[in-house]
Amino acid sequence: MFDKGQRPSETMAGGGFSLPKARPSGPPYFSRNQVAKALHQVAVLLELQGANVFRVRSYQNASRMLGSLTEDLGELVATGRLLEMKGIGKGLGSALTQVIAEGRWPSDWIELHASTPEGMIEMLGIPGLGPKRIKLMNQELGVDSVASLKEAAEAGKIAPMKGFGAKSQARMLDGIELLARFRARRRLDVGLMYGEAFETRVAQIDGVIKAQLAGSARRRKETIGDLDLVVAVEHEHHDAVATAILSLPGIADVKGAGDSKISLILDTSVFEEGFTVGHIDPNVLDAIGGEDYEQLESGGTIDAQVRLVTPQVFPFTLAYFTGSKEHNIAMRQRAIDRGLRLNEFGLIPEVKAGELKGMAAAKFSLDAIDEQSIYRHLDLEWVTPELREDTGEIVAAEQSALPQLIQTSEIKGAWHNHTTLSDGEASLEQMAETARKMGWNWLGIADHSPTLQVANGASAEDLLAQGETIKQYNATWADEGVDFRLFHGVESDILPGGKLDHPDEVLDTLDYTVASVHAISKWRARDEIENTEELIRCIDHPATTVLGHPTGRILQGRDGYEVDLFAVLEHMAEHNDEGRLKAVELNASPYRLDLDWRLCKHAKGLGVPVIINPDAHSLRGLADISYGVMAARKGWLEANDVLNTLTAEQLLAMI
DNA sequence: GCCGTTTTCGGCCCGACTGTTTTCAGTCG
Repeated sequence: MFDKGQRPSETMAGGGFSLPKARPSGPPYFSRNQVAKALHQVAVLLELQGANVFRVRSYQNASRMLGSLTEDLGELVATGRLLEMKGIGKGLGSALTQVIAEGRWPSDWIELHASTPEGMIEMLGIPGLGPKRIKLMNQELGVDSVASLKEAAEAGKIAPMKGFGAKSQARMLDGIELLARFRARRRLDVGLMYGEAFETRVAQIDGVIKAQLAGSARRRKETIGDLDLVVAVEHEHHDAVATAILSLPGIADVKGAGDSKISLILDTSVFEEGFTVGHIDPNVLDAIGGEDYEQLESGGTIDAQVRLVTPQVFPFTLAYFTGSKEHNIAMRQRAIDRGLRLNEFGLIPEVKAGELKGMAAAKFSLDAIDEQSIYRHLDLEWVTPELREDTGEIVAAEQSALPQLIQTSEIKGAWHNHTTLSDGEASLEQMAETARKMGWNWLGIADHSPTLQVANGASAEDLLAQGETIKQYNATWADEGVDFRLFHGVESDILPGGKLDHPDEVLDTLDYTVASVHAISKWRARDEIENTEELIRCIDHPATTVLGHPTGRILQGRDGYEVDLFAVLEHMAEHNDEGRLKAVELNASPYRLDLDWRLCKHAKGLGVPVIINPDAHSLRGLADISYGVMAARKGWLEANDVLNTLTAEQLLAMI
């Protein structure tokens, strides 16, 4: 359900577990990104040191708060407003002031980093293993990495330890295997495929009133730890339904089955129609394990928890197991403020519940026929699951100020797509036809530029010829009164100095240019400052219209390069203010989902338009737009914030 | 480490499951 073991590198751009160097330019000495990441790292390290859990939470809260902040850090410190913020007290206040205004990390943070082996952080990703036992094994056995844990477990050294046993030892080896294969998490597209297949099978069981996917899949997180399925069933059918679930196809193993919860491992036989991963862009495939990936995936598994509850309790259980943890904490606090107790069984007046716990107390619960009723009881509008991350949605729900999130049906087209001219599988004509069938009114073609030889980057001549073809189609459609047009662009590599990969006179013939980083290893070898400056130089190029997949991350594959996207977006905002269109891409490929949803809200706040692009390399790839819409919704984006909702005429007027 | 109209200490969201115990700690969600 919630998100355990997620390394900071998966949520933020940039690599290792270390404290970055201060910018030489003066305060603020670190970007918001860097400070938020450092706070998160300190929280993880404190956990491994066995620190008070509430102290750990303070750091985590501060990290999350700063990470979702839109104000300038330097100003926040200079005006003293940092110290007024909820969650920033004396300790963190002075530490952060020193960091931001003086460019010095607190010595205890440095010490924490120095004294904790990186392998111990990696070990947190092993399911069933937490900070306490990692610390203990480190002290008793000197285990300081996943590799040395594996060695110790295989040698049978874990089981004899106090509090451990043969089962723990075996589970650790299983966990290491899982971590090695999928870094213990699965991409959203894979998770949803499993989740929806399983949900369908469970819903068909006699006696099941309703079965609904909860957890991070329902919240549309970019990666999913495990699946949560909440099932409504009358009490008298409980046992029969539980038995029927356990005999469904697709269950590789049963990890546990209590009264209210069944823990399962699903494999690909849950899919009635079999399982394929479909087309994968070669450079993406390279990052996620190359040719072995498909085989790995077809032999893959995913953990699932099933909760069986009565229909009266169902909305509470659904809400509870949808999370996020942070959203639930805030909701519970809100309940407490109203003399209520909120849990997975109900919303219970404290005076009636008294000493009673769990289901015994739940019989006094306020009624809720659905999630909407629960939120209403707490004087809130219903919050759509994507927004439940405690990044301001509760305040917005209280003030009836929740965004009208963009929907897939509002999408009229997308700009970044490939054809056989570079490394696409489909022709221009096929792509256009499929886009029309999807109900789109326009489609942009942006094939690769010459420098990207592995993607068969097209020469200037070929690109210009493609432009002529596109003009002819547009003229024909206009004559025939067809409400569809093609836009002609290019996906240009960003070359050293922020230069683009075609001469200006070629770029001038195009409707737009998507500028993207592809020489990823070079960019990852540089630091945040250099990369940020390079991107800003590229954005200043008059031809650059869209910044493509801004961090270059491949989910479950590789981290992006380090970059201060806040600064980049702020720079883009200045251009837009002066009437030059500079849009940021939300790459909709489920392997990327880059721009990260956490930054969408920031782009929106700055007035930088977002364009959701499937980066389609095949006809099927166009459908990836739906994952982009999920991420956009998670990032608070409305139709107005996204270029895809414009008509072709409106878009033409902007470029 | 944060917070406060029960305030400067003693709380901090809370229940279930697992594996290890013989009353509970760790982990998860």
